[in-house]
Amino acid sequence: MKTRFAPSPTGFLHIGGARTALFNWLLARHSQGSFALRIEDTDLARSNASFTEDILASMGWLGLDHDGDPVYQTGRIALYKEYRDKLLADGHAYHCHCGPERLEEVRRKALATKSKPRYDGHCRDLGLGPAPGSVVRFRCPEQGETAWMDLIKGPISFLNDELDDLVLFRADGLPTYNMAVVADDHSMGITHVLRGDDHVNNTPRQILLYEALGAGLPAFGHLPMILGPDRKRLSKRHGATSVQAYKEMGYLPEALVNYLARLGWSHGDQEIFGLDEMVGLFSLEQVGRSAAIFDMGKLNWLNSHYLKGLDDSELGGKLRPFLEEMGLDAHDPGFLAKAAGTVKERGKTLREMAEKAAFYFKDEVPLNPKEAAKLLTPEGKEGLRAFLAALPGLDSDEAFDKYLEEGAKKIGAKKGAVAQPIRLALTGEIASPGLFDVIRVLGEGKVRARIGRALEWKP
RNA sequence: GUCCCCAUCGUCUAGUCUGGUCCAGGACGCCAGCCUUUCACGUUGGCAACACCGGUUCAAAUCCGGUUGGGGACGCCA
Repeated sequence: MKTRFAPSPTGFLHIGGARTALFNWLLARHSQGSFALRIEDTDLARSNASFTEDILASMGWLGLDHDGDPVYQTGRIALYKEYRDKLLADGHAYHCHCGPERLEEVRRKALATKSKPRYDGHCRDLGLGPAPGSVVRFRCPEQGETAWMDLIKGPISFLNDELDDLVLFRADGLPTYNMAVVADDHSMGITHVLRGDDHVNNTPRQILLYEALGAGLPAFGHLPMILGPDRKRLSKRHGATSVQAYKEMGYLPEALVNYLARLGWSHGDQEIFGLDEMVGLFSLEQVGRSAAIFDMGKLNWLNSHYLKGLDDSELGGKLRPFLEEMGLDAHDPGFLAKAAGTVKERGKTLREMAEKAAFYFKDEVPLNPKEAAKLLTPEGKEGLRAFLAALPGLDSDEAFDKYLEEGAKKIGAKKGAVAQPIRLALTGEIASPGLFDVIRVLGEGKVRARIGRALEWKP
């Protein structure tokens, strides 16, 4: 079994493309076959090498390795010409001299009569030769139907007269999508073509091309689309869609891959899958047929699940770039790990955790003025001084809790009344990781310094 | 408009092929309780779906037909 992922470098690798890549990869790895990467860069105007780099980097980040070097279509033009010439020689293709104006005219007329716009076959039997500005078209059968057993949707069929004489080679001498795909999939020995739903109506055209070429057919499967919350095809206006954007927001590749796999594929009630486990379990039979809406909430849940599985130093290392991006000094791995441990269960993404851990790394934490006004009253400051005095004895969670309890009893209030001024002084806010953890991570020196600054605070 | 595809809780889905074990299961989210020094985590419980109409059958979420709804494609883009 040989599969491939064939993105065009006209944009970043997006969520939909990543899922197509994942399923192709899974199918190949499950069957111990191979998985090829092909860059479809025949659209010279829109293709860009930086997008190719993004695609490669994103695939690597997700852990989807391909076999062999990536194949670039622009390096295979001679091959496509061979296929074209064979089609021409066998009478399955012809030269067409129709210009854009005439084509536009034909399209307008079709729309006017409420039928499907398609080429009218004007040059089909004119026996024209190549000429500047001319294209090569496929001679599509006018009768019969083209059908296949779709790997995921079951039987699909099209009447041939719905299809028109598609352009195989453009006026610029480069192949169009369908020509290049067929030539590549055939010459590369691809056995299973898994692609997005949006390609279903290319499939009958490609099958007809294979047949005209006298070539054997690969199996075709079409994955349902991924939609935005408005049920429209996922796009930029739904927010982040590129894989890199998710990386930058602080998602773990294992979370994204797990989420993408569950979007359309299932294995009973199981929700958590590692890449290796998926390889063993993957089956096209369990791939759904209907479109799915991308749900950030569930991705968040999976991300925090994987985040919780990281040990402190691992998490610290992943947090570091996010902290540094905020201009903080996070070079000390030991401190980083301790700080990371306290925010592990307090964020859905690395970015969110870094924000919650930022106070550890600041030389001076800005005190939330509104809360300071409420908490750093004369009584509050008295509590801080008492805390400072008791600090040397607070060497365990139990001791600290006992301190809070007794302090609360003394002033006839709840433990929070004692804890919150301390929290504000140490973290700048009234929500933070566990207070004793904060004290432990910060160490006595920093604790004293921060309490000292809070004591100097004035409204 | 034409063609193609799809249809189970708000969302992802199990169950559909091989009708009965499903007055439909799990997960996310949501709501309530518990835990608690804050925020979270955790935990317990709860709300919530077979699009509609007809047919086949002793029996239909499961099979068939239609309707409605949704998506996709109609490029010398891929």
